Amino acid sequence: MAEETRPSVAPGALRNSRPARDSETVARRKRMIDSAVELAVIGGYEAVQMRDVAARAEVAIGTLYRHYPSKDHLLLAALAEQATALRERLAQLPPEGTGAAARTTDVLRRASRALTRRPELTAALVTALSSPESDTAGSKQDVEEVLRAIITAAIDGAEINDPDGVVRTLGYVWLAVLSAWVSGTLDTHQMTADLETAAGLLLDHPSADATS
Amino acid sequence: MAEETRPSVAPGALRNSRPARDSETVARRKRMIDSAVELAVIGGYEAVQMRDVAARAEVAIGTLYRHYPSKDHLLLAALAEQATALRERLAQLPPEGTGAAARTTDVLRRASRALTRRPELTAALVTALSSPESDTAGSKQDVEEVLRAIITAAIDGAEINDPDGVVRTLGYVWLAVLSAWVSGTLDTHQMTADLETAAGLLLDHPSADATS
DNA sequence: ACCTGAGCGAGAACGCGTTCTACCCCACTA
DNA sequence: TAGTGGGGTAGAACGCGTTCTCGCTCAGGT
Repeated sequence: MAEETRPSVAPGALRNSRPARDSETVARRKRMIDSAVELAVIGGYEAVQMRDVAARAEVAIGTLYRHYPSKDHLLLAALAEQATALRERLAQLPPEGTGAAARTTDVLRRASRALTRRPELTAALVTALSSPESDTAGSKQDVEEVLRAIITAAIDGAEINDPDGVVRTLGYVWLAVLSAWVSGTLDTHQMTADLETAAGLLLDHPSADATS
Repeated sequence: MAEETRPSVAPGALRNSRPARDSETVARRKRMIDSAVELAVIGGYEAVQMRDVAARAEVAIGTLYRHYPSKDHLLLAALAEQATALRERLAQLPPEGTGAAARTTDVLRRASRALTRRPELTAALVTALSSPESDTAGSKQDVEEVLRAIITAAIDGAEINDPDGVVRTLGYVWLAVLSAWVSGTLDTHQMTADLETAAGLLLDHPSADATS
């Protein structure tokens, strides 16, 4: 009876069964993230509207919410993806420079350049990161860990006291500076300058004064 | 302060008007801020609903928006008030401790205690602080300056290179740590611990290694 | 005395995140 | 074979920040 009126959807591919179903979901999730990113690249956080994401990903809005229970979860998932990609990209090129401070500064500079290359996207993702919903705490920690991993990789090998404290502190500064940049209190140059100041203060001391 | 006591609207126009009009607006603004704070103390950011604030302050919602063009502006105004009060309160008691690191740690500890005493309120205000609307940049910088002033007062007199960089960096860490606390990634103890770690790293180095 | 316009009150309207309703499809199982 | 349940779709509905409409009241300029 209700058999009629199903003109579109699933035409040829008579793929049978489970794997088809599964890979279909995987593809759907990818489409949702990709759609969110595409919208964010253009218009930032506010341009990522859940109805639009759903439409662009060709899913129902209920489906979108089934996979990502809020806009922030969705963007945080996108952010995790981007952050991981960034880390891998940075790990590609050599750390460039001798000494923990120099290497860290270099890495942070490269990272900042990458982030500011698509300002609206970064703004959207950082906005999601600073949203206060406590049920996103896990995703946030994941992202923070990636940032710390990036810093750790730069520092690695240097001999300093409490490297963990330094990394954690730099991670905080990075986050704060990013969010200040997003909210317009800092411009790109100030952002990297403050970040490098912090890196210098935290990494230059142990040996001697760097009077340059 | 000021002889208010004008609970109803006083339609008789007994008052010779101009100052009455002015002090009436001042009182109204105070009521709006106070109402926002009262609601925030109980239920945090989401309990501060603009309709409720307006009702509690006994103003129309249009009036509320005339004075504070968004919820975040309103809460930022409240935050500026609270932060200033906190700074004055801290300035009251002596810095307590010898050495920049010790004094700073002490001040930050006291500040954190004050902030965590009314967790919902602080969470609401910090949430407003991390909201990304660029037209609140000014208010945010004001607040950040107060935080830096608190740190500066603690450090003051110590002999370190680039005290401004240290203060700025510590300010960033403070913000990041607060916002992590609000979002539930850090508990109160971790928050103060990380803050003190940063203070130690930034202030203990120049003389010697502090192996305790 | 008459405009005028800023400030306010009351409340409807709008936009977008989120939730809910109703129904369908398909792989699996008793 | 009939039933069951998880995952989908389409779209209405709800909540709250924000904006808009409309009418009122005064203080100040003419």
